[in-house]
Amino acid sequence: MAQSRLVLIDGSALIFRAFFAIPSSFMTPEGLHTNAVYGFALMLNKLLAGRFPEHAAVVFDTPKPTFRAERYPEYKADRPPMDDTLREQIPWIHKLVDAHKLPRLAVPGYEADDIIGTLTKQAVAAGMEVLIVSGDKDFAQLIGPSVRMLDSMRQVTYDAELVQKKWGVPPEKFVDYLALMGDKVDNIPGVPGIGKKTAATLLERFGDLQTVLDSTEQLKGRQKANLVEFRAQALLSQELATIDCAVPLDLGVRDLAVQPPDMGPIDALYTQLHFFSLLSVKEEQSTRTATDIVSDPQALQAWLEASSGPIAIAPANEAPGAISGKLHGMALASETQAIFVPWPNPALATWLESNAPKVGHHLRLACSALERQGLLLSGLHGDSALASFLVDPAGLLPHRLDQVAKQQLQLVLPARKDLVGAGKSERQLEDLEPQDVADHFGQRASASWACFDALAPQLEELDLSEQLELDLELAQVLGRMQTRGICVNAQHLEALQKDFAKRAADCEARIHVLAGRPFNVQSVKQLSAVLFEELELPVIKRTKTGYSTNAEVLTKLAKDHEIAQVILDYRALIKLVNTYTQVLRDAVSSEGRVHCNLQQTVGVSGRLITTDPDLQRTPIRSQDGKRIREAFVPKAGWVMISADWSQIELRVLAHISGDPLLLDAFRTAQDVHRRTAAEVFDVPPEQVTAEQRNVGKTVNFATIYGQGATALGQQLGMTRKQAQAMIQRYFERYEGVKTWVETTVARAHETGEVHTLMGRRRIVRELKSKNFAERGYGERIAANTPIQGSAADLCKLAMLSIDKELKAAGCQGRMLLQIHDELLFECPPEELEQVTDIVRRAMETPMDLDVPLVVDIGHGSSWAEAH
DNA sequence: TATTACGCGTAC
DNA sequence: GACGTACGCGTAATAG
Repeated sequence: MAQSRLVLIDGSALIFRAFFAIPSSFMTPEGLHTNAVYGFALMLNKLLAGRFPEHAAVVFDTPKPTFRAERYPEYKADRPPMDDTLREQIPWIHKLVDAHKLPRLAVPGYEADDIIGTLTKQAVAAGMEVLIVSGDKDFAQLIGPSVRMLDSMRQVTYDAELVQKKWGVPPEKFVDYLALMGDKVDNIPGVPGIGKKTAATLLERFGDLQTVLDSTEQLKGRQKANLVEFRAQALLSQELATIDCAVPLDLGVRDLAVQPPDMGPIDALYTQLHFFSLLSVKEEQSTRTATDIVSDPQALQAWLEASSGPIAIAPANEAPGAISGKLHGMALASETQAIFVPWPNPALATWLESNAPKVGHHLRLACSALERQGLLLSGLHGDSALASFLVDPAGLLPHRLDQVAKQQLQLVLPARKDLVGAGKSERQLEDLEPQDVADHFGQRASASWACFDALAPQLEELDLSEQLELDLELAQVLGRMQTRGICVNAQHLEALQKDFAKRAADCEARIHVLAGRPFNVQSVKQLSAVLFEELELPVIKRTKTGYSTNAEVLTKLAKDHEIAQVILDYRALIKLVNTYTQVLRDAVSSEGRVHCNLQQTVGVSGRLITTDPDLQRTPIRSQDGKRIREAFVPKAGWVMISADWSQIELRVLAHISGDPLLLDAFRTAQDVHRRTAAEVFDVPPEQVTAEQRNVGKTVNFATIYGQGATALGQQLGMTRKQAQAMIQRYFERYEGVKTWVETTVARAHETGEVHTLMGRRRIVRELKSKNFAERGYGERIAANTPIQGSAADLCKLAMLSIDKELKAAGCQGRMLLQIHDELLFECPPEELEQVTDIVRRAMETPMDLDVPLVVDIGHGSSWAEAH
C-alpha cells in the first residue's frame, strides 16, 4: 500500500512565475490580461496529470503584513508593488483553483511558506508523503525523508541529497545557512562579507549558527570581526528565515482530501477566459469499455480457446519502437471482447509463437518487441496499418491507429498522451493505474481488429491481398532488423564530434570577426541581418519570411565576401554535430548498437523509411560527412557487407517504358549517363567529355523527377531555353520514355491513380485540382511514383528472399539496414562468400525484368569501407 | 511554457 | 510555382 500523498502548492510563487513566463500580450477580447492565469492553468494541469494526489492544497499569501515585517520593517521591503495587470488576474486564479475543487488556503499575517510548513509538519506526523510545489529555495529547510520539493518550472525535484549537492548544506542547516549569507530577494540581511561558500564552510566546520557565533575566537580577520559585530543581525536573520510551522489553522491535513475533478466548471472557466486549447472535450469521446486483466495462464488459455477467428494484439510498450522500451503487457481482442495480459505469461508466449492468426496495428513493432523477449511472433494474419496504407497510402499519413479508426469506424480513439501525458508530465506505464493501461491497450486491440475487418474486403476488391501478405512477411523481417540494430563505434563518434565542434567554433569566431560583432550564426534571421543589412551583400533570393541564406545563395555570395564561404563551412560542420554525431551517440543502446525504426507506412511511393535515428540520411557526399560512416561497424570479429543496385530507377524506367534505346543501354552494359549525354549532345559516346556526362546524369535524374526546363536550366547553369532544348532532344531520342510518361499521366488523369510493378496503387488527388501548379505536381507524381515505387517493390522482394535464403543456408550473417537501393549486412568472415552470393542472386533477380539488374557489393570493417 | 512553422541540409 | 521521396535540427513565432 503506497503512502498517502499530500501536494502543497505555493500559489503565490506560481502566480509570479506564470506572470513572468507568459507574455503580457495574452488577453481576452474583453481586455482582461490572462498571462498569469494561463500559466497557472498550465502548471496545474501538469501537476495533476498522471497519478492524482490523495490530498492537496493551494496556498496563498495575503496582503496583510506578516509577523516578519513587524519584527523587521525592511523584510521584503525592496519588492515593487504588484503590477495591476497581475492584480486583476488573482480572483480568476482563485476561481480556477476552486473549479479544480482544490482546497485554497490563506491566513492573514502569515506567508504561504508558513502555512505550507505547518501543514508539512502535520502531514509528516500523520505518516504522509509531502510534495511542496514551489520555486522558492527557502523550502529547502522543510525537506526530509518524506518531504520533497518540486520546482515545477525547471522540473527538478529536490530531496535532502540534492539540497546538499546544490547548496552545500543539508536541509536542517538551511535556515542557519540563510541567516549567515542573507537573502537579497527577501531582504534578509545576514552577515556582511559572508556568501554562500563561506556560509556553507562555516556550518560544515561548526555545525550550526549558534556554535559559529560562539566560536569566533577560532576565526580571524574580517570574518571574525563581522561575525562579532553582526551577531544580533545574524540571529534576527535566522528568525526571519525560519518557516513558522505552528500557524493556527482551522483545518488539518485530513481535511485536504482531493475530490475527483469535474471538468464541467473547469471547461466553463476556460471558455470564459478563452483558453480553448486547454478544453478537455474538443471532440466527442468514444465510450470507454472495461478490459479485463487476465494474469492466470489457464484463464488466458480458456479465453483463447473460447474465441473464434483472428485475435488482435496490442503490445503495451514503454516506448513504442524504441529498443529500451520495456514490454509491460499485451492486450488481446476478439471481435467482441478485449483482455489485457501482463507480461510475462507462458501461455501468452506459447500462443504468440503458434500459427493462430493474429492481427495488429504495425505488427512490425510487435515482432520487434517480442524478438527482444526471445520470441518469434507467428501467424501474422492482418495489419490495420499496412492495410490502410495499401488502400490509400497518401490519404492518411502516417496511418496511426487513431486516424485509421476514425476513417474506417468513425471511432475516436484516445491518444497515447491521454494515457501517459505529454512533455514533462509524461508518466511511465508502470506508474499508472493498471486498469487504465489495460483499458487503453484493450481499446487499441479492439480498434485494430475492427479496422482490419473493415479494410480486408477493400483489399480484396483492389486485388491487394497478395501485397498485404508480402508486407506482413516484411514486417517480421523489419522487426527483427530493428531489434538487431547496428554496432556503433562510440569512441570514433566522440573523436569526430570533438574535431567537428572545434572547427565549427573556429568558423564561428571567424564569422563574428568578419561580421564585426557576435551573433547566432544558426539563426537565419540574425544571419540575414548581418549579410544583407550590415554588410550590404546583394540579395539573391527571398523566402516567405525574409532573405534566403541557403547554400546556393551563399555559394554565389562567396565571390563577394569571405564570410559566405566560412558560413558554408560552419553550416556543414554544425550540421554534422547537431544532426549526426550528437544524435547517434545518444542513440547507442547498452549493447553498443543503434536501433532505428523501419517504417512501412510513411513513404507514399512504398519506400521504407528510417526514423529515430534516421539512418538513411547518414552523410556520404562530403569528406567529413563520410567519416560518420566509419563509426558504423560490424559485430566484433565480423565483416560488414554493402550491396547496392546500379541505376535501379533508370532500369525500372527502361523496363516499364520499354524504350528500346534505354533497354539497349542497359543490356549492353553501357554507362547510361554517358549514353544520355551522347544522345542529347549528338556525339559518339566515346567522345563525351566529363562535363557532358555530368549533364547527361542531371538530365537522367530530371526525367525521373519530372523536372521542368526552368529548374533544369538553373541546376545546369544554362538558360531555360537551352534546358528546354535539352529536354526536347532527350525525348526525341528516348521516344519510348516520352510515350510512357504521356500515357501514364493521361491514364492517371482518367483513373485518379497510378500503380507500381507489383500492383500497389497511389491515389493522386492533386490531379483533380483546379490549381495549375498543383495539377502539374500531380502529373509529376503520376510519372515518378511508378518508377520510385517499383524500385521500392524490387527492394522489398529482394529483402524477403535474402532473409529466407540466409535462414535456409543456416548463416549467422544478417541484414542490418535498407537505404532504398542499398542493403547493409554483417556476417562472420568465413561466411563472406556465401552471404555475398545469396545477396547478389536475390538482388539481381527479384523479379523477371526486361533489363539486367547490376549490383555492386563491397565489404570491410565499417560501412564506409564496405560501400 | 508548450507547440507549431519555417528555413535549412542530409540521403536516395 | 517551376524536382520526386523522406527526417530532423535550431530558431522564431504563437498561443490567448
